[in-house]
Amino acid sequence: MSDHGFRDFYYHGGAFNNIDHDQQSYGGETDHMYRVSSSSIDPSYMSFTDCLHSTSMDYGSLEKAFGLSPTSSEVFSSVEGGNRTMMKQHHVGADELGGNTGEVTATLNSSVSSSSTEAGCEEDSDKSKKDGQPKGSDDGGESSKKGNKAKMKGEKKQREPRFAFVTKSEVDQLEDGYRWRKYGQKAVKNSPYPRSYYRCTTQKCTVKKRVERSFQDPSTVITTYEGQHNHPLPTTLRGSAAGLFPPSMLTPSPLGRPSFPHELLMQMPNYHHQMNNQAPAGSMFAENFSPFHQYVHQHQVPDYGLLQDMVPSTFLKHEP
DNA sequence: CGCATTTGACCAGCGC
DNA sequence: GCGCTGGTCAAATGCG
Repeated sequence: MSDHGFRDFYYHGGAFNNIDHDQQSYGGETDHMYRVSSSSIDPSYMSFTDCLHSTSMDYGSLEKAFGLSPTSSEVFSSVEGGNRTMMKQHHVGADELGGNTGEVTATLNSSVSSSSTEAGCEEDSDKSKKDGQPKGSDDGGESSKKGNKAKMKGEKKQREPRFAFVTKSEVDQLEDGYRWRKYGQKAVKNSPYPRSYYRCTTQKCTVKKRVERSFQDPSTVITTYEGQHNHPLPTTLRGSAAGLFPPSMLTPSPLGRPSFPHELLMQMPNYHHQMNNQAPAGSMFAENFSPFHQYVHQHQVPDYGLLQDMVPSTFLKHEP
């Protein structure tokens, strides 16, 4: 949807022929949207980290790093680091999808301020508190059930950075190795498909994700992650990655370099920096999905939930 | 029985 | 101020 001010750039065979990027500001935030059209991509051409180092922000590298094959799957991704740009990015993703088979599009929305991203990283001041504290605990008097939300009033609402992926998938629930519990579902305006809300089931982990199907392209699923996992991937994945990935796939990258977001993350200076004061980065993605791209190719149902962990800080683009 | 999902209600923020 | 909408809660229900 060009009316968002986004343009396209094309990427062929490992070289960017044309990169176009535009941005918009939404209440202090700036959204970035990158679109990549590719006909042939060599996943081994460049690592994700390489891309990060070589360019300010190349989402095309995402696809490369992840080994995405535009011919087998389409992935749109977007990041946001502030407060409420999600809906827009959803629109972008959905719009961009229209008839673009064989393309890999990435959308990036980021906050103009990295500090906001990092600061807001772990604690979702608005919701995690709500979530973290047992609603009933403050018991309150009257509406002890739902009235406690109001108590967070005075505080400045600050959302955690979000990272959204738009994927071609038949299933709504994409597997990313973590366990999620659905805690809500809402009808999406202008869309016959509902949006589902999930929360990481790991205690103290405030990561949430939203999953909705694109109205314009029902075969497209938009997954938005919010927050950072402060724990390693569950070792016992029930009906999750463990069940979907052959044992051979759950092994360290044979190439010694990242081919999956988790690994990529570990090589990102910014990511390490960000993780330093919150979770053991080294263990965060200990469970390897390095051959993840294979899975992507085979199942066309990639879920890069963990990307949200790195992109917000790593891909942040600071406005001039 | 424990955990996950469903679903209606509630709340906050925003636009008019 | 009011209505709309997104997001969340939590009781009820389902499932293994």
